[in-house]
Amino acid sequence: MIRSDAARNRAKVLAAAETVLGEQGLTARMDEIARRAGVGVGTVYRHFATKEALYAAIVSARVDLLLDEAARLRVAAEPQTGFFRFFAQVVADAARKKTLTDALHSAGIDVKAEQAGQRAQMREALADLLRDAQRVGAVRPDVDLPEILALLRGASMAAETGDYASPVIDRTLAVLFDGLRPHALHAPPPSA
Amino acid sequence: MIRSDAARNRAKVLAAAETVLGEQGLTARMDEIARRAGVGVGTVYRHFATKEALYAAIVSARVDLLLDEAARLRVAAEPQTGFFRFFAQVVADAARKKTLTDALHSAGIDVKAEQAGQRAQMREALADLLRDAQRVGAVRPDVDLPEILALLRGASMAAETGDYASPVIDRTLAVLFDGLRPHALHAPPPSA
Amino acid sequence: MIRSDAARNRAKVLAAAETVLGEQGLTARMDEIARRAGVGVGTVYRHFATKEALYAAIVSARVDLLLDEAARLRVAAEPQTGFFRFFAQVVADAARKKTLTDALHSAGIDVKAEQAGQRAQMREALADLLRDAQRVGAVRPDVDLPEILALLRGASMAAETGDYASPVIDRTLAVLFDGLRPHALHAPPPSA
Amino acid sequence: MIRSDAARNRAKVLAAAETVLGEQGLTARMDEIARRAGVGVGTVYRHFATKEALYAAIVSARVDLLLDEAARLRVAAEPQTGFFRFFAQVVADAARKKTLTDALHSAGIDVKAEQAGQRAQMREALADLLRDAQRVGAVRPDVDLPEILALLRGASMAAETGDYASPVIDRTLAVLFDGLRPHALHAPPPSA
DNA sequence: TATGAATGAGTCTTCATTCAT
DNA sequence: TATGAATGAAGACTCATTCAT
Repeated sequence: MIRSDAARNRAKVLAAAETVLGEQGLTARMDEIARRAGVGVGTVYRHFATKEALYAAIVSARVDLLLDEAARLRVAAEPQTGFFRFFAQVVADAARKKTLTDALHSAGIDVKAEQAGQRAQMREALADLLRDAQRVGAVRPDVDLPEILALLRGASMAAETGDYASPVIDRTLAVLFDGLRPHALHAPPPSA
Repeated sequence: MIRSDAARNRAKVLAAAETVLGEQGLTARMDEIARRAGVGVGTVYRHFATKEALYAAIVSARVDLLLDEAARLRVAAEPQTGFFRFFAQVVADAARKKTLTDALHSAGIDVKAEQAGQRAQMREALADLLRDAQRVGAVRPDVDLPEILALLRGASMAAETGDYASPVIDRTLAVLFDGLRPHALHAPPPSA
Repeated sequence: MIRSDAARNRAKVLAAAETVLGEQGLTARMDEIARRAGVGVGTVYRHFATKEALYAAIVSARVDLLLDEAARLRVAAEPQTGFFRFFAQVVADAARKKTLTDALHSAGIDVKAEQAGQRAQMREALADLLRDAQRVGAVRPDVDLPEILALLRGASMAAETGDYASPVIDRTLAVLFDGLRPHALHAPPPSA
Repeated sequence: MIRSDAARNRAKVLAAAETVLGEQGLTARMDEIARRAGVGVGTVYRHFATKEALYAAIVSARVDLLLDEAARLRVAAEPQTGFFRFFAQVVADAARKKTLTDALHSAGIDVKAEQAGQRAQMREALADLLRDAQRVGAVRPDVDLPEILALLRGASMAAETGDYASPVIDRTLAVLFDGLRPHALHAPPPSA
């Protein structure tokens, strides 16, 4: 077996792991992942030194995809919509993949160097899209990155762990986005 | 400490479990919980037949507290504020206790009868507060319970698993609440 | 509570233990025995220092009863029938009580002093009955105590652990007893 | 020792378990069995999912051997002796292996499908040998399978749990066999 | 390089026994 | 003296990881 076979195996394992983790959560066994990938456990370990590394790789791959998407949107989309489309994208991805992004965190798995880098990149990408949107008045000027991150994490986690129908997610995001838009009167409701 | 202190022991175990689970997540060991409670493992098992049952009891107790709070607010608070105050309360509780409410779900722990009942009660309490708030125009009329639940879950999970400073949580909720309030310029404006 | 109450409790525990052991075997729990006796575990331990001691007491009581019966038969019954009636009695008792006499042995429970004494008494009683029967020609003269003990143990254990209908036990004993009776031709069967 | 030696490991475990169970009874620990087999506990569990399954496998293997022997005797031995030789064989095996056949039963371990099948085969094999022996007049015609089974079980259990010298077992079986042979003076003589 | 059998530390859970009330 | 809550050692079983083939 030559290099390309090895790469193919790596991909199979990654895909199987993503599926199995989505189904069974963090407790999924390495044997099961190997079985689904159609390889032996040994092969899983050849590509990912530990279970934790396998998880990290999955998350990392996903984040890379999202970062690409963010870069693409910044160029291709209007500043008014880029931010919102990216936000929705992340949530949709969470709902689809159910990769337990934060379960990793809650399970006490340490964020390693690479992840820290990605985390920073993600913040930056989001900050860029947010700044663009605020510049053109699509997002109220008084919100800052921390709130955005909290909202994005919350929405993603809910989508990931819940079992919401697509329209519910849409309506939920609609509310969220409305909260982010600028309008005349905030704190005190109209008729109060 | 015997006989009449059995109840005290149960409480000690419950408290220790809440703490330990908050710190170490679902993987916390029963021995550790026992040690922190200052009792033997056997005592933990005398009160909670199973690790799962212990988790369930923690969640159950917390939900009961929240349900009480909901009932109290419905009577004591203005319809304009009751809903929002309850929402904030739940999130604050999640941030403080970190009891992994949803981690239970993601770990595949089945929701038992009692929990199903509580779940229904929680929906009802929230529906009541929401209806009150919508009646007096404090919440836009076009949002429904499913979205509310999704937003509440998302916000709670973020607060639970994240490490946000109090002001960040406040600002995040402010955005969320703004999204829930009625104002002139919503996606499809009323008169359009 | 005065002495007689204590005695009553001891009897209740003994009876309950006999029942529970018959139903659940050696693995029966002390709590269950206490529950059936209508007392607390502590009371069981007041009368029997260990689980083993409780077992020993049950066996001991039974053996005492059998020894009484042996003595009675030696006086009241004909020498021809005394031995056989006693043998049948022991087996019937085993079938009825299912007290796991030998399971104790197989579980590695040591035979203590008292038991050793009873064992000796049982051997002696059986030897007496056997001698009487052999003297009057009811039992073939070439069998000795060891074989008798082996046969008795085997028959008792089968009765104890099996689920034989009464007629099966009768027919089984009939065969056994025929083997013990003297007749003209032994080893080589008639038509051989 | 891998891959092709997996079968060898299974055999080692089986052998060790037979020994250890013979020595320590049902309470023997899985760790001890593993240690004696020279493998890790995990290996024991790889081959036998459960302690119970391990017991079942031991018993099953032994019964298979006995069934082979029964088949062999039916062909190779005279009808007069086949039945008796098989009976003696079973008892000797019990005395040698001390595998606690019936202790399993008394421990409340359920007889599974496979075992039920073997049980039926054993009955059949015994019935065949008995019928042969009765046809040629080597066994009295008025005994039936249930009695035979009870006698065989009793003798095996006594041999298994007791500590009888070989001559005692021989003399015990001699008595038993005499009881099974036809002779003039049985309880109700034919012509009475 | 791939395989999967082997390993054994780690964990939940049970239950005989103790002891404060 | 009776009670039953508390104890914690013991044991069955799991599963991430290793390594001989």
